[in-house]
Amino acid sequence: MLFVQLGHNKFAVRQSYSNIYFLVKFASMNFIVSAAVRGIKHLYNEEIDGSLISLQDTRKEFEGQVTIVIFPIIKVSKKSPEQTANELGAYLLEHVEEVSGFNVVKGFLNLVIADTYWLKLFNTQLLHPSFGVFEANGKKVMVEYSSPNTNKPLHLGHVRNNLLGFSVAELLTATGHEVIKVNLVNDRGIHICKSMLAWQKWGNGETPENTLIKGDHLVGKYYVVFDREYKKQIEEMKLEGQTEEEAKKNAPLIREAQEMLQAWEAGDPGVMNLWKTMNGWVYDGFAVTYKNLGVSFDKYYYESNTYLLGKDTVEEGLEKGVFFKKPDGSVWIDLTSDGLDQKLVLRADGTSVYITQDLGTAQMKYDDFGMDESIYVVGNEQDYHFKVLFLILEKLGKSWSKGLYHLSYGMVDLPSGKMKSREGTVVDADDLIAEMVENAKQKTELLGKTNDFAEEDKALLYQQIGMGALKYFLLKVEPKKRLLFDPKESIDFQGNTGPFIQYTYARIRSLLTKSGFNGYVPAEATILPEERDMILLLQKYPQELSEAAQAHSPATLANYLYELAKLFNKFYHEIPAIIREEDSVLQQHRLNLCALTADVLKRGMKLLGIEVPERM
RNA sequence: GCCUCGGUAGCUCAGUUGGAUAGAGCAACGGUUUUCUAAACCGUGGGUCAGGGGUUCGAAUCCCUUCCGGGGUACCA
Repeated sequence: MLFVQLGHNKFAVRQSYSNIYFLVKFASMNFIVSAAVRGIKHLYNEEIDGSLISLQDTRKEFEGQVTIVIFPIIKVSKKSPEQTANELGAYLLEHVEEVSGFNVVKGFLNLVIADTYWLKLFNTQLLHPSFGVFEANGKKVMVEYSSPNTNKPLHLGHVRNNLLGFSVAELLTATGHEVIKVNLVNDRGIHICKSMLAWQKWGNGETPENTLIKGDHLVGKYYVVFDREYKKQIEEMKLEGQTEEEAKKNAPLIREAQEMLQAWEAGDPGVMNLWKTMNGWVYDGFAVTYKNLGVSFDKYYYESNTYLLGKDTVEEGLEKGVFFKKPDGSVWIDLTSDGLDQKLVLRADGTSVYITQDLGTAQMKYDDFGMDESIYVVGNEQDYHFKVLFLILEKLGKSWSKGLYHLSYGMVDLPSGKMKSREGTVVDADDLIAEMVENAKQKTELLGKTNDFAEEDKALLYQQIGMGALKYFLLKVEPKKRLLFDPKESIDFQGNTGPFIQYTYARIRSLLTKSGFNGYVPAEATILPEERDMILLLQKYPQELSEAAQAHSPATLANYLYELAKLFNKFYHEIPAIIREEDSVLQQHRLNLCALTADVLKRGMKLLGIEVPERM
């Protein structure tokens, strides 16, 4: 091949996790920065730092691809922005081979980079197998997500959690981290006992087998039964003259549930058996939902094994003087100097509270894996809890505490407000999945896209499209924002959606097949502006990936993929039919471009947990 | 009360390490198919970036303040 590796624009992204933003963002434009620095030296006899050269994409209404913002430089040039821009532009045009023109708009120097540069970049770097592939960076990261309670089925809020956690894990893996996905199952406690007790009393021996009800839903049904019967008792007791508070505390049902919890803690064989049986039903149910969601875990922790942890940590804290004991024997930490409150870490009777367990569990997880970073994917209602947890671990002198991160995400709300299990205003995960797949089916059949598909291929396609729509819908929104879901309006399949990107991919695959594309072969063609725009956007993939991973934000990547698909569709529409192209070099080049777009879309969507179909 | 996160077009959202005239999709209206998949493409209309003040050459972006909304401030998890 004729092409020579361009030595000056290796991807900084791949070489290090650089926090020098402009280097990462415009990695292939480093030569412009260094040339500009030389230009300033030549023109104004001043040595400046490269960080003063602020690059951005040229706005599409102007000619050029890269823009230097001149304002920061005028302090050095001591001339007007326009004059400085013109002088620097002239210098770059003369001294930098790739710069083929420039124009100045106010304080902005727009540089036209020669098409030959973009083509070389495309042929040598973007088509290279290492494009967008990060080398292992030796960092180990744990991502804890999902963490369900075993007393009811998953709802839409859990779906957001699962998709977020899985995607963040994928992003980190793709950017060179070793990732451990962990599910900490909340499998014990009073809420589980409520379901167990209700089933014992009113279950009539119902099982998933004899009712054909999915296990988690069956257990959830008895959780609701408990609540209903409990409320009845409260009402009766209030009629007998007790206050609401007294009734809630004294109702026979809640007492029984508490006794059952004590029996569980004492290891009562009957209770343990029931617990194991019903949890088993729930796990079978969850397995189905997880499979549909496409999420997986490397390690499960069970709270039934970890709920007693943390007492050692409390002892350690007392010895170190980080905690203190009140006269009643309860143990506290005073965080008022950090702007927080006093926080209880151990009850007077020596039993644990939530944070006690979490202290112990954090230590255990670190002892097990020795990870550099540990991400907790948990809703934003626990922001305060994690702030306190991390601060305590820091005060205890845990070296690993600085690697702890709470990936906080907003609730999924309905138009009517918050989802509430007890009021039946939850969007059930399994129902929603089924509905999405059904919608995909109807939409696809309406368009007549699958008339010649085999039955099993149809089912797979509807699953891919339905889940693609759902996953993209949830992941395209910045995690920390709360998200509105209106059950009356079905999730779209057009515009900024998963199916739009899937469609774009399938369309490219069809084109490649029909035109007999046989793999990347660098081709030296003359490129059109539409193609240059595509190269410009494709080139950003590694940096987008890196940013999304660092920000723990699949939304960043989702929006990039949408932009790419949109630009491709425009390109596809405007360019003459590639199949009929008679110039074989040009055809090869355009097929390269299409194939790389498909490749990036597929790889990117995979990191969102979304599959792309070959046909749709 | 205090802490915290939000507020961008009718709706759902991008854009926030300060850069040019704030962008998409949906919805509305109009157009594009003898050419590689019309789940597409092109166009029209739509904005006090919650309000006010400040910092600066430049603010949706940073600071202060007010308003609105979510969450937290449990010996629940």
